[in-house]
Amino acid sequence: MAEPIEFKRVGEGNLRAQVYQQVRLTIQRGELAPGQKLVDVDIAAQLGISRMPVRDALMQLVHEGYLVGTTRGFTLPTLTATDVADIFEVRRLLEPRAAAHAARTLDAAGLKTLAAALQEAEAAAAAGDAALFFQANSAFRNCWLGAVENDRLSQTIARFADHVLVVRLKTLSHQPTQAVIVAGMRAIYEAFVKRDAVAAYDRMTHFIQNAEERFMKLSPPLQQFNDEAAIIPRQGKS
Amino acid sequence: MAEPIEFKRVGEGNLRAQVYQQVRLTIQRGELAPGQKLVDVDIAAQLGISRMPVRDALMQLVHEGYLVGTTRGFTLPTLTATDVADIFEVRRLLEPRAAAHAARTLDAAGLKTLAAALQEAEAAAAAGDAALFFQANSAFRNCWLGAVENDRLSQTIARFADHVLVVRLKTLSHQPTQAVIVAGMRAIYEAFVKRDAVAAYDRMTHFIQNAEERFMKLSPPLQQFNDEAAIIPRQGKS
DNA sequence: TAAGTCTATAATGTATACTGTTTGGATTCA
DNA sequence: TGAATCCAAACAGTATACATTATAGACTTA
Repeated sequence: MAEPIEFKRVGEGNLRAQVYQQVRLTIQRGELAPGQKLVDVDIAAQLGISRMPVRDALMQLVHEGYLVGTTRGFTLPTLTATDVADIFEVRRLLEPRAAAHAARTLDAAGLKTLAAALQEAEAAAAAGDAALFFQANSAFRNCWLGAVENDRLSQTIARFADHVLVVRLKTLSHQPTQAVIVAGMRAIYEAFVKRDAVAAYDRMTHFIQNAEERFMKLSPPLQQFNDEAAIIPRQGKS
Repeated sequence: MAEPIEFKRVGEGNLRAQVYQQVRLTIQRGELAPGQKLVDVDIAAQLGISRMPVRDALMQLVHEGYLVGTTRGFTLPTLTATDVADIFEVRRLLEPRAAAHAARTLDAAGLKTLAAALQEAEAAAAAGDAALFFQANSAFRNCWLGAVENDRLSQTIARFADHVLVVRLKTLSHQPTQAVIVAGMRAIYEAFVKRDAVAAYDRMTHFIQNAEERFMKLSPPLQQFNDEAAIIPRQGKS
């Protein structure tokens, strides 16, 4: 439970935005241990700035569901099986439609990026490199989401996908699951290439269902989590 | 452009939460003029507290899309026709499903509240009282949304519904539109009473489509808005 | 030895002060 | 009289200091 995490400043925007970006990337990359505490004053000291911008950034992440604020530091939320099911339900409703949009709007450059991400995912699955697989997966999703012209739709999806991603770190390390996911990605990619919105919709539906089933099948380890770190989240229903 | 808005403290939680609630309610009730500036130090002075909790609350509202932060105070966002279309698309995807959930989970007390809100809406429509109609409309939605057990789903819906509500203030004052909306509410209510999830799904789909069509039909006034107050929103894509 | 209480500490919540930037108005010059 | 530049005020961003609260650990008592 030491603090191996190193934050560094990225020169863009005001301090709050910089810290926000850094911490969010850290979370998305799965570099945060489940029980790890994020304390504003510590991060501030590390970055050589004051508490306030850090605090603002952390609170923004709380509002967006990436963190929970306890009275004793900010930590990753501990999602219950119900939480994950809820998130998957929303994703089931939104992502197929978004994929259909992307099938129409993706350009050649986007398809190329997707192909690269897909290859990377396949290579990672073959090599058993969970971290790389994880990263390729995110890159793939971010790419097609970027082509969706309805920003509110794509941002909502990105947020919820990120939330489960934190918990799915373990699931995504599972070799058979990786194979299923890669197959799903390829199917979706091919629908994109053909600019077939209907196929994209259907395959994305399938993909999400598969992902959820796979997750639920491997869920018992999740329960341990909840027992071991039963933090009462303070985030108001806001 | 005077400041007729009076904020008062509500005794619950920390200061930030109190301010947040107050300001959000003010927005939801449509008590905020489109060009109105919300300045943290002013509100703080009015409440007899310091800037920081107010600032936190306002920034949270910015993150949630209720406000935009300019370099010169916080104001209501000016939604374009595209923005509204985007929001309606997300609502079309989410609300029917949520209504189906509510049809199963609404209890007697909830149905009673819905009936009251419906009656109020009908009375307001008959009397031509736009403010009351507005309020009854919100009460109706908040009630059935409260019965949805998937909190992320219901909160996402509430947020997006609130966003368009700000712009729809004018639309909702339109008598024929009020009649259409009341009819839709009654149809949905009856599906709830019968605990018919399928009917609730279908009627909600219809309801949203109607609302969107009505809005778009009366949209020209919206364009004026954009011309007159073309504030470049500073909110990062966060 | 175990349980309960109390205290010390760590971390958030709040307040105030200062800085930097932007905008709007006023003044001056052409 | 109009346009351009400069100055002042307003407001967000940041920093630092103080208050509050909850938890963990220790100590006391049964």
